[in-house]
Amino acid sequence: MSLTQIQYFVAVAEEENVTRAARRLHVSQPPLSRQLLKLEDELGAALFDRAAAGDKRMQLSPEGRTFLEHARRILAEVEAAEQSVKTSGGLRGT
Amino acid sequence: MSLTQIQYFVAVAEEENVTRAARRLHVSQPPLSRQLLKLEDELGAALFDRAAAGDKRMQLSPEGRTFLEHARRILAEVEAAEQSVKTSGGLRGT
DNA sequence: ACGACCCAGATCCAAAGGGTATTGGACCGC
DNA sequence: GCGGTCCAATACCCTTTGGATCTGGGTCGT
Repeated sequence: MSLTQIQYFVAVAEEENVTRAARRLHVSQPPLSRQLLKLEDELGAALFDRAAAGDKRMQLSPEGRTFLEHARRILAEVEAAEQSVKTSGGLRGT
Repeated sequence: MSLTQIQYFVAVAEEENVTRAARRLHVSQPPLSRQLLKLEDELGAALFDRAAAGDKRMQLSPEGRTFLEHARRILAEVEAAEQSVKTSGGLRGT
């Protein structure tokens, strides 16, 4: 699992559409699709409900919904970590 | 910034020694050293106090100490995310 | 002075990650 | 039923990243 995968996942979860999420992330659709599958594989669970025939939306599965909450927390924490260092360290140098 | 870098950083911070941390992580010392430098570069701050001439320990800088707390939270959250999915999804398969 | 220890740099190679092109399935208008 | 459209997944290639080995510079203990 990587931070990139987590970001990708969140974007797709929010857009409910891989292609749109890809645009938002400035990557192309296939890599995004692949990372999603890889993440699901690593976790051993389907994060999306693709089988929803007739509906094109990438809807979150129950596991997906659970994971989404954690994913957001992780990304928030990462950002906090960056900020904390940049704030404390950024004051001194030129 | 990647989860790997964060793990590496935590290990080195705990061991106060790159070589030992490398052994613990089952990687060799140079890659570990590089990732550390890269992380510091990305964050724009020194996480360790290498300048402490005469002292071989990789001691955390003030920024390093701050970052360490966040780093641990991130890793914990990642593990929680994995567990949550595996627990809920792991019941069905084989 | 020599050996032990430690971090960082250089170099090489394998693996990962992204891009384009394409396929396959589902829906829609005709 | 047949093309057109939309979407995700696959195939294939290529660049980039990340790890391993080897080397160098520096400090300490003997």
